[in-house]
Amino acid sequence: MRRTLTSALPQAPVGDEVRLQGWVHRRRELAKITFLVLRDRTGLAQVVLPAGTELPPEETPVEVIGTLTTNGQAPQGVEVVDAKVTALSEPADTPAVELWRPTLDTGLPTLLDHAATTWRHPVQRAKWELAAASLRGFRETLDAGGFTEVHSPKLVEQATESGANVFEVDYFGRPAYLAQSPQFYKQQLVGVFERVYEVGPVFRAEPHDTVRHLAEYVSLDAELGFVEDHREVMAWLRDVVAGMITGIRRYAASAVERLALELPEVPKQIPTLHFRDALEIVGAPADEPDLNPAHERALGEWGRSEHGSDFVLVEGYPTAHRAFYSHPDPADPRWSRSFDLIFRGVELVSGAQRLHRYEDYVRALEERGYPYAAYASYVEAFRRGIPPHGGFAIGLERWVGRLVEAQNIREVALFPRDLHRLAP
RNA sequence: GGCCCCGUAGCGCAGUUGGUUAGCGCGCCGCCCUGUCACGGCGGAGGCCGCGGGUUCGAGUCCCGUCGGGGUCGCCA
Repeated sequence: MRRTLTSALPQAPVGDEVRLQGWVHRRRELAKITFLVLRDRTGLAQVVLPAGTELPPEETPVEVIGTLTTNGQAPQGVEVVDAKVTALSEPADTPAVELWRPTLDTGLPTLLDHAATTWRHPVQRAKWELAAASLRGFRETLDAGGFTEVHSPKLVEQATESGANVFEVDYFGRPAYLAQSPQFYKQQLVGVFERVYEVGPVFRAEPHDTVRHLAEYVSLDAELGFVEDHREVMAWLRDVVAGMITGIRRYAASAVERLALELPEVPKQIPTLHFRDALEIVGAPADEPDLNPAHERALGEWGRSEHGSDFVLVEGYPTAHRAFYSHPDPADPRWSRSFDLIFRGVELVSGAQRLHRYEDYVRALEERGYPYAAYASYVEAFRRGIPPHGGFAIGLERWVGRLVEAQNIREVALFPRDLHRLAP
């Protein structure tokens, strides 16, 4: 007999026998009647049983076979009666938190310590459903744009940008590092596929104990060749973010509803500021090398109030303070053809047009005092014909974190890794 | 890592200027309750007050140290 999902019950033929599978969400035992609320991946269903029916405890996986009926007193108008409940595992231990409550009133440490259970809460689970739907939207947008999905190594010989913030591992007796970015590989693969993207973990050993940093997070990377300038990359970024929202609307409508979310609109043209003007707007000194979190929050408010946008693009960061592969502005090389996307006051994306000429790389490494030998295999790829190109990287957990306006990024990471947490 | 705040039952919290048997709500267990839907009622179990030291006749409360957690700043996605 075929399984029926709880979400399909209201449309199923009344009077038919149905077979449900899920978890015991809640038991309610009254004098003359017992209710079982069953939870599966799509929702909840009410099962009606005679008083005194022994039911396994909450969170035990069960199978229910019974008859579908309509009843005005049932939560969705339908319920399952004359039911037989079979436990599919041994009785579950009492969870640390009360999962059947409409909202989970639990501190972050408890939430994280019991992640495998707390994610079962429908509202909690909705957050990752947003992430999954965003990933589909990301992939669909880039697939339609002729991009090829790639996967680059996570065990690497050389740290990408600097040696300080990488995790060192033992690689058959010699030192290796966990990749902090697929940057070098996606650029080299532009030479193969023209347009590539990657979804994968990146690792940062920086001791950044903040609400928006993780030691491991999911990076959504894209890189494309034959671009005129960084503006062309920014246009792609705009479409990708819009595609992620579309993905959420299309594939996670129920999660949006459970979270009572207001999804942001992505303007056709995201408000864009040059770095110099951004400094002026936030009242920072003109020689400030970068935007700090308070500046980003201020720019977020500026976007909202001046343009009604949750998104603000800042371009033209000082070349000296961006990664060495960033392309300088040919008109004034003090500024770079780089950009950040600020979403609701937090930096969500970094991107740029990259250098693509071998000689430019040699000079950039020299200027910064980086040893050529350490970057040789990457830099020499540029002697074999890499077109003008650029790309960007989106932090998945930051994206979801701002979407649901989480206080702490750890609330939206399935099993967050930070300075202190390596388990669960 | 610097600075600020917090560690009391499974979860969320209260605990007065230090005062003797450490409370509340929910959960859990038992009994009861004619359809619940965050069901309701009665009863019960459950705490070395994070850990170590100190001050004191007396410490959950004050002091020092330590471990854990939260926030913030630097930096990043």
